[in-house]
Amino acid sequence: MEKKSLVILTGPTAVGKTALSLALAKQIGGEIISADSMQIYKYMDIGSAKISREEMAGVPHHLIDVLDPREPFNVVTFQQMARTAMEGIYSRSHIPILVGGTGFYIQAVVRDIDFTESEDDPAFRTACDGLALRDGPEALHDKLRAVDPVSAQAIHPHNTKRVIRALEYYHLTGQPISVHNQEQQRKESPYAFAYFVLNDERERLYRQIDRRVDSMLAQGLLDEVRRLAAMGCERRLVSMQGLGYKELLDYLDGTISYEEAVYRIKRDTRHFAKRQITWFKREKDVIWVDKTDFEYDDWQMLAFMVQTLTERGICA
RNA sequence: GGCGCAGUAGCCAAGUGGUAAGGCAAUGGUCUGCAACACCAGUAUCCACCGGUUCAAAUCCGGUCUGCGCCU
Repeated sequence: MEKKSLVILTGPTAVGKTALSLALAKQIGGEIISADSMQIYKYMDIGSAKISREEMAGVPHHLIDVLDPREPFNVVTFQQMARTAMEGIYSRSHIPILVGGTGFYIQAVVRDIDFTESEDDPAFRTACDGLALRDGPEALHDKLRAVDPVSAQAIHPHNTKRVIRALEYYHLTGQPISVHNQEQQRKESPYAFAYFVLNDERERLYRQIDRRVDSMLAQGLLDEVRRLAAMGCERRLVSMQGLGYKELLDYLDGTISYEEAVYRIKRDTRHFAKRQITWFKREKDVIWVDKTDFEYDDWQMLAFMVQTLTERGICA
């Protein structure tokens, strides 16, 4: 069976993905699937830099504004929702364009990673957490070493979150997660894809981030957070771990000053952008689209992308 | 002009004779069910400058420059 087409447009936060994705979608008859862990949530518009209905300009968008902020969200649900959306798009003979900055989510669909064993066990996790708290993260790591030395080797003892997942996987399946991961790594992508990573000069990107945070604040991000808090959104929620939300929640709690909150949002967003770039550097088969190489002209970038897609037979 | 205090990495900062703590930033990296999460690794042959004392000085002495405060 012939591989289905898939276009990916990603890059660090604030680099300008949204604008370019619209032009690309119009050009190739595509529909956009958001690969963004925050834009999936309703009522989180300003802080997630969500595209508005008007801005969509008739281009179909999926996985935006579909969950309540109090609902959990993770790669697995993202993957399922993305698959469903893609089926619909293919049935309309359109091309899906994955747009967003969450590299892990993109990887999950491009490489079609199998997450199965979906029954999670909250009690087990709580027990692990308790152990880490009481006896230290090393103690938990020791438990992992006993059942899955390969994973123990790969995961730093302090990274309790990952240690717990590895432990949980073993607890649920009786198999080390390292074995499962290795199997997944061997898999070939079921798609004929083009993975574009939009990037810019570091300094320029950072300046853009600072500017965008200021503009979010000016647009009323604080009120948005107040409304969410009034709805009962607490820090522990996945949604409230988003940049801009957690800091402002701390400010509203009186934990930190407004000035400090703003400083942290900017700083942590820059850190985030850096991590995103590190992630994409590691991904295979990535096509870098450096804004400096295209004189910051969206049309030139667009032309380059369309040409690449036709060369690869991904679009006509 | 006089007196006093200060001058350590991009920033904050410890060290007051024995061969440069720490934090932040910057940089690089990890990531296969919370990923805008969680986590890791480096980063001053040198302590404003010049000279002196000493086996040994960022640390003591003298001078110069700069900043701050007080006095005239």
